[in-house]
Amino acid sequence: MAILGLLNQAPMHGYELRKRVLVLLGGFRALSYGSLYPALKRMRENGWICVPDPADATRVLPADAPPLTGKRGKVVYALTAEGKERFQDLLTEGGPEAWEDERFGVRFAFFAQTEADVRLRILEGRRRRVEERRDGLRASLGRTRERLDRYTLELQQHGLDSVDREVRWLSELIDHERVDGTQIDRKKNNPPASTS
Amino acid sequence: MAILGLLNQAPMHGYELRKRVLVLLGGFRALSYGSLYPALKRMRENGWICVPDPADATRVLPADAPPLTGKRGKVVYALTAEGKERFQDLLTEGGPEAWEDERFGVRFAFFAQTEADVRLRILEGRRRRVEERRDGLRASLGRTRERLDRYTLELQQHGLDSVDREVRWLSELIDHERVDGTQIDRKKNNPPASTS
DNA sequence: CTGCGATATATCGAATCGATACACTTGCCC
DNA sequence: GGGCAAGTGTATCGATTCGATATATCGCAG
Repeated sequence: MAILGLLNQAPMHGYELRKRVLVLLGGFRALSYGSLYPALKRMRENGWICVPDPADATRVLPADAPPLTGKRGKVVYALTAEGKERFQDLLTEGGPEAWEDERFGVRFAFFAQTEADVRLRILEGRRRRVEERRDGLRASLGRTRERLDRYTLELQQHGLDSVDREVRWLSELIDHERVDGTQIDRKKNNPPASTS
Repeated sequence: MAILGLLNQAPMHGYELRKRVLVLLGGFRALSYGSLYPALKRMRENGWICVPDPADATRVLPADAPPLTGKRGKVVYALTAEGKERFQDLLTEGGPEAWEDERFGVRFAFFAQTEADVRLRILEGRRRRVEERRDGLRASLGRTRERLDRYTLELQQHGLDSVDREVRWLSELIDHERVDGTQIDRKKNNPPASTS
């Protein structure tokens, strides 16, 4: 999704893609080369991205031709129509996949292009998820507090504080979403969201 | 290291090992089965761990014998002398490997068994590392602040706050280490650690 | 004009993940 | 006393990812 989203903004090289993913996620995990290039290859085979011919921009290079080791070879990738479509689909998804740890960060980074109701759904799902973890952690810590040494305790307390902070952060975001959205659906039916 | 450290406390099954690693790290990443069992196999081949014969505890089962699919098969793993040695070596390590993201958590979880000077070295290394990230993030955020949409900004700010919090946490721990350690090496030579 | 650091593509082997298969145990309801 | 769901437990498969590395070009400082 990160690759699709970045290429949706502008075509670019693999190398720059890598750098941008890094800053996009705020300096946490960066796509290794061993993931990046195979991923680009796969996406090209899937028809989501293509490599425009630098000599003739109306044509694209065939997916099987260039191993291009030897001479000079910069490869600019661009989104195809299918790729844009795929990205739009991802932006519309509001299910559990969107709020799990691995995906939420990237998903959130493209929130500006996501519909307000989907944003709210994802934020609430994410908060529920993190609250679960917080409660589990709290319970486990309460149970074992006296058996743990100073450092294990400190580590778990720090972890608990972190998830707690994330819950508060998400709550602020949700509040913000709600007041921004209120103007539109004013006092319309607001069933307390059966939490299913 | 997590496996060695847990088996150092008591022999146990792979399944329980998995659960304990999960709580050890405070509910973040849990060893998948696809990592766990191959890892145990490797460690057994390396001679770090063994499987005591349940019938005769003085003997251990050979490393190649039991695929044991079919009947009943619980496999209890225990540390060998080499395994204990290996774990002690890891506890002594105070280099950069000990303070990188992936390892620091586990490393810290076993701090109670680590020497005071090694603890301090690791904490300071870790703090330096996290400060670098914080400064990089801050700089990048300052440079691009006005170009970012509300959500990307929010994400990066939250990330920055998180690393900032970690720096403060580490600083508190370091202060604590210093006052606890002072009694022992009183006013001995304290060269300012050439930062190399 | 040399050497160094950034840009850039690519691959290799090993480790990891996520899903799943299989089998036994325990508790609990009807 | 039967059934069956949830938990315990070992194990592997294919796909993905990582970390290290090879190779080559570009820009520019000394």
